[in-house]
Amino acid sequence: MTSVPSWANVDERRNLPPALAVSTVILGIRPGVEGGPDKLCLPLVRRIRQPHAGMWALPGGPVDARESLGQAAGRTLAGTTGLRPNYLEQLYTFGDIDRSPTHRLVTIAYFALLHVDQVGATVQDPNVAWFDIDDPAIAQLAFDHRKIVDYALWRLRNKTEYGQIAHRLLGERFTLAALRGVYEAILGRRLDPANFRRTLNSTASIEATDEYLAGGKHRPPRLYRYVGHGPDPLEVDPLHG
Amino acid sequence: MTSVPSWANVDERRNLPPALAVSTVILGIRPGVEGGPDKLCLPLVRRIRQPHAGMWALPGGPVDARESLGQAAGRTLAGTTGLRPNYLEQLYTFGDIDRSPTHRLVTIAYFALLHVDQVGATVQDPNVAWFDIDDPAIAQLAFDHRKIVDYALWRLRNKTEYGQIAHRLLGERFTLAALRGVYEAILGRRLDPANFRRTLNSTASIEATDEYLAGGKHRPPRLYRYVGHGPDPLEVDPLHG
DNA sequence: TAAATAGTGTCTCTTAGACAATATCGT
DNA sequence: ACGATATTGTCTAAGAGACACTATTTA
Repeated sequence: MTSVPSWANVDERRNLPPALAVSTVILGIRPGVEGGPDKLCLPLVRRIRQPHAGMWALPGGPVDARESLGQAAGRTLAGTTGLRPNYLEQLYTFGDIDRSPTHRLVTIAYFALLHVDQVGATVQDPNVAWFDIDDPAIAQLAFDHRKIVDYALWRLRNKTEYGQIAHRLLGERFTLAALRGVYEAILGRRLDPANFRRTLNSTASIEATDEYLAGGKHRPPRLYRYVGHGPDPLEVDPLHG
Repeated sequence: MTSVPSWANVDERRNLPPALAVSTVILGIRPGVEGGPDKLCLPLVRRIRQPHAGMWALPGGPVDARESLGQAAGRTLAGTTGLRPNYLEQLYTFGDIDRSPTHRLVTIAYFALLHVDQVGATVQDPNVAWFDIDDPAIAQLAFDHRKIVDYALWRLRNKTEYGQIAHRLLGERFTLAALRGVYEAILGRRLDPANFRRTLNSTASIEATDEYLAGGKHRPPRLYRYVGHGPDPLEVDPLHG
């Protein structure tokens, strides 16, 4: 290795075909402390190579010739973080010429959601860490990854009205209060418990169970379950259709 | 050239990195005949090379190393059809392993809208033609392009509620009846003229002008103009942001 | 029984849609 | 005047949100 890496030669770089990679924004929900609101959070990996060595970045990697794009996203995020999301959706493809200082890089961004019980359960590695979505430490990320994160959040907020998203951040069974907490974390504002309940009851994709959650300090809430519809075409892959 | 092309060798193919291309679904509106409803239509190009030679396909081509993805979409659609859309938006990236029978092909699909006066005005070329969206002749297209068209239509239908789309299919000034025709063509159903008018008047992105459209057989309708908001983040590129 | 959350009832306001009625052009 | 479309008015039903109220548990 020389002190001037070969990729610094712009002329050479321009003759290479674009490299193809995937990156994934993995979002989970973290219960609020002391009655505070729940928080959206995500795992990031620290880059150990140039460019942007030392900076936090989205998990990802190159697309192998024998795997689909969604498989590449799932493989690379599992390889770096050890996580197994239950939801994966293609977000957008970023291909501006100068988004990497070293080479022409086209990145297909994905968007994953994790159940609460997986949040924080990443591999033991100092180069993998969780951040709250509003943590100032991640105001800057490698490449244009901050833009990708912001776009994922925008998509998440604009999709909640369709339902089908918030419960992917919870487990199989959940209380309406927990579900409301998820919506509040996503939308960033308080929701009226009464109206929230009525709205979801009319949704028909949420179903009451016979069970109640005991152990709280107060009246035990009923547990609900999600019964899904089909997803929107192409919006969900490859775990679904 | 041999009778067995080199790309038929699967082992060889698997060692190649994915090829990167763009394809664009270009949609326009065609006035209905005899008082019938307006129709959505699109230009297609006939493939002159393998694979799928002779089949109709979306305009597109490979991504050059020195252009952005949106620029590649604009360049390739202009090169094949001669059209200049006023709206271009990234749709989705298709990368299934077997979507091309000959090689691993990753295609970033774009979605463009044309003003009415450009509909039908393509280059003189027997390998370029316009089709109504419900024309049975395009039930089958090359590659997975039919799936891409269907996805573009789905996006268009689910976006009309945001406004800002239908008038990109018309010119600068338009009557409310023309705009209603566009919505009816997209949604595939009749809309009440009175309610449509009221809804748009409250939208504030549609503004009445002082002009009226003369020359009709009946009472001349007022002309309106679109006054845009900012687009949603990343949903619009590269002509905008 | 007090505190806290679960859950219900009711009211208002906005909006989508059905549909009647009026306005204004060309012929 | 007539036909056709433009434009306005009115009514109803459904949904979102504010908010008072009741229910049921633990401490």
